[in-house]
Amino acid sequence: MQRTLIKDANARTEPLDAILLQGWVRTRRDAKAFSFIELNDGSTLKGIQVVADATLPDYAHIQKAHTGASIEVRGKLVPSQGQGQKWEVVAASFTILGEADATYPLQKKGHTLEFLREIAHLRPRSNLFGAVFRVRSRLAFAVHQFFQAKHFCYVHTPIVTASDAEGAGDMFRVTTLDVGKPPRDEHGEVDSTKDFFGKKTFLTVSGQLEAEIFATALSNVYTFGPTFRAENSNTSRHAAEFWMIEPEMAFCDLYGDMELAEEFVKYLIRDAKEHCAADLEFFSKFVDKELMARLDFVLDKKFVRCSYTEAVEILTQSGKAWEHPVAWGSNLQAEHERFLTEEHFKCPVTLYNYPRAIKAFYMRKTDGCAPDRQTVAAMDLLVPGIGEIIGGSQREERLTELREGMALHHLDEKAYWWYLDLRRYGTVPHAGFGLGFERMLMFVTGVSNIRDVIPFARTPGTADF
RNA sequence: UGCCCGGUAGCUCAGUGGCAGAGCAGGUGACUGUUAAUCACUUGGUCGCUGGUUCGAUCCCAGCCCGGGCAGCCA
Repeated sequence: MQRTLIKDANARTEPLDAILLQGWVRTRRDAKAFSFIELNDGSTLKGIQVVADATLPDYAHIQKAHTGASIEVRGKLVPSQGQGQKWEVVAASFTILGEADATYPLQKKGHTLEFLREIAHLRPRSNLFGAVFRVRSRLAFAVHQFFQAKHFCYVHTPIVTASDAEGAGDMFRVTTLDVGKPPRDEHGEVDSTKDFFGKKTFLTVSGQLEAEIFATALSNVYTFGPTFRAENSNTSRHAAEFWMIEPEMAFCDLYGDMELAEEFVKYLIRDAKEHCAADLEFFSKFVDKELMARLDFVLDKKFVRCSYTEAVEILTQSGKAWEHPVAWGSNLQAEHERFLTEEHFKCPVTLYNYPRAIKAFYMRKTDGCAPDRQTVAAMDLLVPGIGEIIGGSQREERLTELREGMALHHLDEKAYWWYLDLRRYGTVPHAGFGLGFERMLMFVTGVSNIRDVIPFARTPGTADF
């Protein structure tokens, strides 16, 4: 007999004389003459109730069907006599496939997220993490749907890279050299020409520069893959390994970039609401009561666009006592961004045109900006509660200005010869952004720690499982 | 990396300078339909580690380890 997923069993409109279910016991409630078993197979949040009568041949074994055990049940799907569920399964036979004794750490009681993090091999069996990872899977699919429908080409950019100054942060070194006894050159320095790739290599911090190569050939492209930052960040919004989505569009300026970013965020929220309704309901009940209101709010509102210079004026005139001073030319701090999105505009905000000196070398110098207030076509999309969820820019497509930017950031042109070639041969205006997939998940689920929306979190000092 | 908070039973937590506590989980029994079932009884401890103060430290002090929050870096 073919197995029925509990998701499908729950959704039936007609009873079934014969059904086979397989899953894990969430809880068992015994009475004198029968037991109730709540069975879950991860296909959906809500489990199914199995009724096991004491007259079953193996009924004595049911005492071993503790929380966590894997079992197989054959029986009938019938309307439930009890409250709280439409269907239940009256068992004709059951088999315990794998027992779980009293040491099984997950209880039917609530656990703290901190405890569950320590048992990352078992936490997907909890309601919360089952829901989180179903939403994660759905949204990953939605990312592809969004771009494929727009005829963007999916590009697999390399994980191992030799450019050591992409400018997005500290990098993890990749080497096969014996770190205890590395080969050394005549100056006593580690000789990287003896390394696997014949040069220093690292894990990627961004696929953007390679995505630009493909955008200047296939027009509209996107990447979606793991990204690594070796920063010693200990916050609820940072991980050393995370997934990022980076679209890159040829013949596109900053405004087209902001347009796409805003549409993309709304699309993902709408998709989760449509396809993960039960899981989102769970989050809004147990994780964040304001969740639904906030998601609807973002869907309904048109995102505010505000230039960096305007933002500085708003912050200066707010009369607030800032912990970090506000001054044109310095970075906006978390408290400033929070004020703008949560208090001043009360709305998602796209900030754009940042001072050139505090942004990356590849961002396009704004036409006609004052010499003492040079800006670049950068943008950050801020949402209430999380802060920055997207960072992007129009890229500098003019060779002279790009070289100027590299000089400003003290970069060696030789290392970027191919990047400069893109400006030498058929250059076009182009733009793109990066969306932190986990940050998007945090926003959609209301889960407030990035470690809880990624299956196995890598953070400073932690790389278990 | 800096500042702040925490570490007591499998889990969530209370507590005290003088024999270590509760709820849940586990075990035993009861219960004719439960929904984190209920009721009774019950097993269970390196009080994070090391050192110091003290007649005596889980408690006070120092260092270390681990976890969390906030900030910076960013997505």
